[in-house]
Amino acid sequence: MPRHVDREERRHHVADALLRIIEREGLEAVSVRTVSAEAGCSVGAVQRYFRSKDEMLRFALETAITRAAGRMAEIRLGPGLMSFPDALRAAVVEYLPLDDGRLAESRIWAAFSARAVVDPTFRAVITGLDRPARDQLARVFAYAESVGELPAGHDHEALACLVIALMDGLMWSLLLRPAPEERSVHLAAVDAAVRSLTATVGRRAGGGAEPAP
Amino acid sequence: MPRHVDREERRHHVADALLRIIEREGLEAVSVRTVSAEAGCSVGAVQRYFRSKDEMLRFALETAITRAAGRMAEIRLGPGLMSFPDALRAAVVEYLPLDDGRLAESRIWAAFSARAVVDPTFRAVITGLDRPARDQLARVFAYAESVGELPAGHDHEALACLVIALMDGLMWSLLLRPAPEERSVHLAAVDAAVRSLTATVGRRAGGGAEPAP
DNA sequence: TCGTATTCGATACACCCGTATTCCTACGTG
DNA sequence: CACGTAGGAATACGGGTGTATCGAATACGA
Repeated sequence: MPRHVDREERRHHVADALLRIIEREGLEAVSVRTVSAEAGCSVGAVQRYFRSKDEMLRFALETAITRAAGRMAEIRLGPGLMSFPDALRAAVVEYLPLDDGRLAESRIWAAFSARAVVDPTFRAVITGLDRPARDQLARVFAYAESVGELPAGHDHEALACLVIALMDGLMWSLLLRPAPEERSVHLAAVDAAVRSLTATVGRRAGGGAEPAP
Repeated sequence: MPRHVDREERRHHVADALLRIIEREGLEAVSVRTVSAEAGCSVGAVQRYFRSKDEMLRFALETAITRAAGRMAEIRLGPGLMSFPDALRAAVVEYLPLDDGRLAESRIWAAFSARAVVDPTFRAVITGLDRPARDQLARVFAYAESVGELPAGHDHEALACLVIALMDGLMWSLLLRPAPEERSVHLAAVDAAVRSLTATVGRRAGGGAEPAP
C-alpha cells in the first residue's frame, strides 16, 4: 500500500470548509465546487472522501451537531455553584449567538433547520437530538422542584418544550436582528422569562385551555 | 392599446404558485421554470410580469407578509371578551401551525427567515415588520398592566421580545416535529408560559444578571 | 378591415450544477 | 531501484439555471 492519509481528518477538513460556507453565505451557496475551493483542493479530492454531495452535507451536519452538543454538555444545570434561576439563565444565554463562535454555530444550525422542514433525512437527525434534550431538561426541572428551587405544579415536559422553543426563538431573533442594541433587549427577555418561570406559583399542570380564574 | 390584462392579478397568480412551491418543497425548489409550470403558463409569461427572479421572490414575500399581517391584525388583544391571559394564549396559539393553512404560512415564513439570515434585502423586510409588532405588543402589555391584568414591574419591550421569540420558537418546533402528539405538548407549553407571565409578581425590570435572592 | 401594440410561448445562450471518467504524480513496499 | 497503487487534479457529460430574443397569435383603434 502506498502512501495513505488520515481519512477522518480529511473528511473533517472538507466538512469544516462546507460549514464555513454555510456560515458565510448560507446553504444555497454550498456546491461541490465552492466547497473544494474553500477547502483548497480539487473537486476530485472531495469526491474521494464523500460519495455524494448529500453524504457530505450529512457528515457536516453531524459534525456541527457533535460540536454543539459537546458545548451544551458542559453546562451544568444540576446541583452546582449557582442558584437554579441563575443556572437556567446562564444555560439559555450560552445558547444564544452573542459572540462570533456561537453566531457561526447558530447560522449553521438555522440553515440546517430550514432544510429539515422540507427534508425528512435532516429532520430525523434534528428531531433525534430533541428527545434527549427535552428529557434531560425535564429531569432538571424535576430536580429543581424537588429541592424547592422551582415552584411545584408545573408540567416538566411542557416546561422543557417551552424553554427549548424560547432558546430557538431568541436565537432566530438575534440572527435576523444583528444590531448590537438588540442584545440587551434579548438578555432582558431571558431575564424576564427565567424570573417568571421560577417565581410562578404553579396552579395546575394540565395543558388544557380552561380560562384562568 | 390592444388587449389589456390585469397586471396585479397576474402577478399575484404567479406569486401564489411560487408560494405553493415553497410550502411544498422549500425555497431551493423555486426556479423560473418550476414556478411557471405551477402557474400553468410559460417562462416568458412570468418574465413579462417580473423583471427577474429576485423581484418575483420579493413580491411573493411581500404578498405572504401582507396576508399574515392581515390575519394577525384580526386578533384583538386589547379590551375584549376574554381575560388578558386567555387573549394572550389565543394570540400565541393563533400564530402556530396547527391547521393546514397556518402550516403552509409557517413553512413559507420559515423558508424566508432562513434566507434572510444571509440576505440583507430579505432581512430588511422581515425586521421592518418586527418593530411595529414589538411596539404594539409592548403597548398591549402596558395596557394590561394598567388595568391590573398583568403584574407590574415588567419591562414591556423585553416581554414583547420574549413573546415574539416564543411564538417563533414554537412555530419552528412544530414545523420540525409534525407528529400529532407534539401538539398537546406545545399547547401545554403555551399554557405554562402564559400562566407564568401573567401570574408573576414582577420585581425588577432590568436586564442584569444579578443573582436571585 | 387593417395595422399595431400587447400578451405570451418557444427557444437560444452562457453558465453552474452533481457526477463519472481519465490520467498523472508520488510514495511505500518488494 | 522499480513497481503498483492511493491521492488528487483535470476534464467530460448531461441537465438545470436565469435571462434575452424572436415570432406568432390576439384584440383594440383607425
